[in-house]
Amino acid sequence: MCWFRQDLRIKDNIALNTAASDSIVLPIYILDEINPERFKMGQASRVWLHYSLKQLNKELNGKLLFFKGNPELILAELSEKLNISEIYWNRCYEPWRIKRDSKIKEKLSNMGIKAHSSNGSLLWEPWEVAKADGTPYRVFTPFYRKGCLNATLPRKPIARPKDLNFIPDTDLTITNLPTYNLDDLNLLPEWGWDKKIKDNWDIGEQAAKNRLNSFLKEGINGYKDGRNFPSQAYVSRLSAYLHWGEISPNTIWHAVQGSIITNNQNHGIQNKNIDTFLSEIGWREFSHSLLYHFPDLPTKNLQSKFDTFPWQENQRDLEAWQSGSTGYPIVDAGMRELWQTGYMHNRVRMIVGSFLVKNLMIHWHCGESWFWDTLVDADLANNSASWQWIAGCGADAAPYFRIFNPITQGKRFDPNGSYTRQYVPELSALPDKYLFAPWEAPDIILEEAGVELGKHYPKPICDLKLSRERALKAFSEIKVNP
DNA sequence: CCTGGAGTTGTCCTA
DNA sequence: TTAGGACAACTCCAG
Repeated sequence: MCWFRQDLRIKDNIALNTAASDSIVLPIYILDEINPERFKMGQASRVWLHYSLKQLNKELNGKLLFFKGNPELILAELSEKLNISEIYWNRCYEPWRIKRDSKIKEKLSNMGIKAHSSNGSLLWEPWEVAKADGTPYRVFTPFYRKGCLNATLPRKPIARPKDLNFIPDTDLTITNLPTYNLDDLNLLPEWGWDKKIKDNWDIGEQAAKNRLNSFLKEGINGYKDGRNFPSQAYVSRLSAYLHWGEISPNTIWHAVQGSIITNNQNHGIQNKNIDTFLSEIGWREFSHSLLYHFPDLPTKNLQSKFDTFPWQENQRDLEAWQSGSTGYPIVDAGMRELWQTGYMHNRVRMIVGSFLVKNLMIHWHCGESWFWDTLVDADLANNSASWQWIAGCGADAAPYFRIFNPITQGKRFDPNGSYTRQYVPELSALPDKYLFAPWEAPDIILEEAGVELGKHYPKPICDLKLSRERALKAFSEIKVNP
């Protein structure tokens, strides 16, 4: 039996490969809505998962079996009734899954069934990367350079199984388990808002491969600088595929390494692009390592002095942020991109994150849970580590005095305003000069652009200078009184 | 064991 | 107009 989880692919899938080389395979997926507790899948994730499973099932000739419930019971029942002696899966690293899976392993072992788990989603196992004294790294650069790059090279991807033969005609009626088809899992929402996500993304293993190929052709050449400009296509957009395991980090790593140029006059620049991109994959590893070693990362400040930080509870401000109506165009553009596509460009994630946590002084938990629900790449490790980073309470975090100015950031990183105008079309006729601070535009300019502030587009929700000073003051106080 | 430099992503003020 | 320094505190690590 091969239990698919967050490895929804055929290629470079260690569990599937080992299972297939040993025997005929029964591929299954279990929707577990019992064990995650506080971190049940978000809505956008469910949509992505639905289509990803659909593609995977196609690749498996429609042989994928779907179940819903507690995996411990389902796996035990299946193995017993179908006479299965070996179960294969690739590891997941969220604390609740580690807990669940080791319990499952123990139970299966008591039943005389062998469970084989492999690493299918990280380049380095979190427990293998440690400082000389055995404790985990808390700073990215030494983690990545010394702990990862200097330790071992990432495993090379393996080909799809040569022979993939399935257990024929599985008769599930001899089990006590209700059977489902994909639609019965009810991953899609009641009304059709998921169409936006479907229209914006090709989902599945082949789509992941295509995305990587076009990134290698177009994005990586110019990644280092281009990655900062949300209107340009330099970022890889591989995050969701990686999260669901439609592509492995090993495949990406070696494909990117393989594109290193040695005999071109631009090779210096190009190799910087490659290093910068690979270090982003390194950040993914760092986040997973942090979550592994600090399982409270999603809920507790890594730096406990932040426990007394005076976060503001303000539902109105939070809703303005969520709905993209803060009155700061670059912030609103980002939040609307997220709502419309299930994705937000990395540069803009930092801007909206800083705005929520520092200008509005709203708890990073609120940002974290909104992203968790709306991002197609929602990932517990990346999401919590990154929110803690922007809030300043995390590992190797942004210094407290680093407060992004949404006007400056807009002008610098969306200089011709095309990103902002795409998602905030009511401001599209406003000249560049005022696009990021429409309230500064003279009345005549606003009128010509057809904008009445407070009617077509909100007035700014807070004062940048005052809110900045308020945040700096709050941060300086927790510094003195830890 | 101690010391000192360096560390993803910024902004603001002053000279 | 622009460059440089200030804005903490702490971890990591080379020497």
